[in-house]
Amino acid sequence: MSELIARRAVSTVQKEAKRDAILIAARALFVETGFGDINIAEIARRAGLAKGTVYLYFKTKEEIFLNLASEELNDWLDVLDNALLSAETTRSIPDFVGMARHLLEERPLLLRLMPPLHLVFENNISLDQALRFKQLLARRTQYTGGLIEKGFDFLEEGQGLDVLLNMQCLIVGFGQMAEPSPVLQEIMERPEMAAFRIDLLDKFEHSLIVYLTGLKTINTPQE
Amino acid sequence: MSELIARRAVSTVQKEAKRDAILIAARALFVETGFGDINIAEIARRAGLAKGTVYLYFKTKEEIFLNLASEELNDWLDVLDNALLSAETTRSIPDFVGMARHLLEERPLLLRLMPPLHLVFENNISLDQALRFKQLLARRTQYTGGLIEKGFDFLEEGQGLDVLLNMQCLIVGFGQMAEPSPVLQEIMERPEMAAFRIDLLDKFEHSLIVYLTGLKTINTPQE
Amino acid sequence: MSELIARRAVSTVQKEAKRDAILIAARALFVETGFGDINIAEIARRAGLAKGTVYLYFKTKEEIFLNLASEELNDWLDVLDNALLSAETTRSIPDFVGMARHLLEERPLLLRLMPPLHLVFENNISLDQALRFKQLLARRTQYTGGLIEKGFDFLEEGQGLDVLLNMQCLIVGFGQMAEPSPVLQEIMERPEMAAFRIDLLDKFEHSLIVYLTGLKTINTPQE
Amino acid sequence: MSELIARRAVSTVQKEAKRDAILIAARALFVETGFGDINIAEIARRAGLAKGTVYLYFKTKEEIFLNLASEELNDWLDVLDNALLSAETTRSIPDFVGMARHLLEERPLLLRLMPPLHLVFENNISLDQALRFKQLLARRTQYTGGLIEKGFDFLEEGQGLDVLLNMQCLIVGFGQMAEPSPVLQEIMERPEMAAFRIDLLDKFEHSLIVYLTGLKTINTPQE
DNA sequence: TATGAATGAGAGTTCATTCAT
DNA sequence: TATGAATGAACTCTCATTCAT
Repeated sequence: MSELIARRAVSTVQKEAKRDAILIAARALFVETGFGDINIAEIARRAGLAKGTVYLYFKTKEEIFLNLASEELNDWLDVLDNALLSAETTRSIPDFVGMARHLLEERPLLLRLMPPLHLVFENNISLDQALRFKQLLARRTQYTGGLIEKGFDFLEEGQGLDVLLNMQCLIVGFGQMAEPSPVLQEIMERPEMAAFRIDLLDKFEHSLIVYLTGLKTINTPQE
Repeated sequence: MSELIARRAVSTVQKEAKRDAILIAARALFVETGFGDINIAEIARRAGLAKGTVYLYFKTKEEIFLNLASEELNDWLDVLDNALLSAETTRSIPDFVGMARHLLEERPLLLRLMPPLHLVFENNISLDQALRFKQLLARRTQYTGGLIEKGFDFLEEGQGLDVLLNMQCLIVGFGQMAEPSPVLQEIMERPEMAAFRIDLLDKFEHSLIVYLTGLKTINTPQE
Repeated sequence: MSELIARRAVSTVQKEAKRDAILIAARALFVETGFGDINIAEIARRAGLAKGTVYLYFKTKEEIFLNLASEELNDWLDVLDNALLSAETTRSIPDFVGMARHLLEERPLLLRLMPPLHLVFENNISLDQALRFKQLLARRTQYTGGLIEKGFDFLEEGQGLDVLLNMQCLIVGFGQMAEPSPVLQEIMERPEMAAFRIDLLDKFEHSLIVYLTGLKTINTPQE
Repeated sequence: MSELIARRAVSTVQKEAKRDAILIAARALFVETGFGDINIAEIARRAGLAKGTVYLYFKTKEEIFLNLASEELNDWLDVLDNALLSAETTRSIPDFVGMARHLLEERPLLLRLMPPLHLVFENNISLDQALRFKQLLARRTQYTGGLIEKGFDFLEEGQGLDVLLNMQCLIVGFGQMAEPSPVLQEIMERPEMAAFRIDLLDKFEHSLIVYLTGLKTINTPQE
């Protein structure tokens, strides 16, 4: 009989199951609180494993969240690629941005995992994991950047990638401002802070439209 | 005449001097390593003080670095304001961006303190400190945003602030990508990663030009 | 114009006033909480003095409370002496014990200061203070013991002092059991603990009667 | 055969052994110095463990010593119970007191642990530990009190427990007077202090005899 | 593989006491 | 004398990580 999670993961399938259980537990905890408030013991408990077992699958706490972020990023790039591929003709800027916004809107976890990605998760990980993550991401980013480039006739060589990196920058940069720490939360409620209360998706949408419009203007020769 | 740091800081001036001594020690350590590798005991040793003394001036490690970042930010806004005020006429986009780039170029510490500012330093600080920091920053940002707005005739109401926030977003977002962790450093040296080696200032300059150009295009009615 | 407490205590009178202010502050705080929860800064604040000033009058925190206990003890011995002296004839055991109980009942602070006296306050004090305290107490105890001895015709040489020491033992021993720590307080409320809820004064009264009766029995020859 | 303490205490037995190792270390240190001079780091070092490991077994320093005192108390009550049970007939007061004295004489540590028990050890412990300790002690005290009651025909209902509590009071009360702090030690050597040099066991024995004699007298109706 | 006991570093904190002013 | 800044030694507590079993 197949059981949900085997006590000893002999086969690759069983190993994957445990690995997933850890990621699922970490994800659930991250949704509830944040990286800093999560400890490995809790992840292990949630995953139905011992603390030490977690370390058989992930070398550090950061690696767990790097993988989580990686999953989310890949998933996002998947749907982004599909959307870009399915569009037969050249897109309009608002269409593209609206689509990108929509895909992010559906992935609140990605939005929360991106800001700490470089600053926190990419510290304290093994070379192995770092390499795997970075190379995969590089390949995908390059590919998706290419698709974006094809989607807009005003984009020049390499600018598709620029656009994608800019999108990441917006998510990371405005994401941090949009999610204040507990102490700041109440400060941000004050009326004088109204102008600094940032809605990440609005900012993302607006800034991306402006950025793409700027690129179009610069690249389009005026006679 | 300035005097050496008093053994006992009795006057307000002397207390400020001691406070500064702590910040200077923290700054020096931050230049050498990074936030994560620094502990309060080490800062105290550097500043020639006991750990408990540091605690009289700052409640947490984060508060120290928040104040450091605040100093750098204020200093940057100072020179930015001056530059904006001294320009008699409307600026060109490249002039403004070049100036902004130059002012950042002179402040490498600011560039390293900005990315962790919201994510790290703003956690674990007292409400008091958070309030002081945020309110000052809000006021200054609003003011500087106003100056930017006046500098460009194509900017509409409130867009000066948008520009400034966008600048911050670029510093934070690209700053994180530009400064890889030790493990990633060698990975980023590989040839296949060339496209992802980010020079913060180049990115900042280019993106800001594009963004401002976009704003100008959008705001300028075509007859 | 005479002021309440002079800023600089030049005369002996002024010094005494400051000393008293410290003791009064310590007493008030002790009534509210307990030795462990009191810190010198708080005593100083209450007394309207700086922390360092407190140390001009008392070498350690324990010395303050030793003096407080000493005051209370001396006061108690004063009234005890008076009561013993005013009784013209030999007392009955219940009369004496009732009187002693009554005098304690009026001095709740003494009852709370006695248990920690030897264990806590007599540590960490200067030889000077220790000597002064012990010698005074020895003299007084010897004297009061003598008065007790005269009050009961069945007491033999030296047994008046024994009785007095026994009274102290009862206050200290049962006093500790009668005043449980915060954690224990709720435990002691449980029904199964009823037999162990100690009323110090009842215990004192009963045990002292039994003890004196025992002495009388032993000392009285049966023909 | 008994085995050495395991590097890793996996079984319950091994855990008990490690727990004991900590208590043994604490006991040794207590014999050498006193509660105040002992810190958890030192106990850990003595037990050959890391500080954190001690923390796995005991939450606070007070808990360690509460358990030490509990062990000693239980051990004493064990032998007391046995002695009371083995006596076929009603005891004489001097026999009982002599026996009790003897059992205390063999337990110098108990005599030193009792005075700070309520005042010091019962602070800063978890509710859990407090409950366990108090309930066990209550049960045992009630039981031993009952045995004492049966041992003397003159004791009335509930007075066995009174006797036992009185014994504890004597140990605590005179114990504190018998063990002066270092500063007081030399003071107590002075000739004028001779009358106040207390030998705990002598005091215990004498007072207990007097107390029991008193109870007997009071309870025995004179025709 | 899996476990969870053990580690150990360090953060935060408190506070009695000292001492420069 | 009076002040309160500075000290520095603890202590509690947490937790990622290691490693014996």
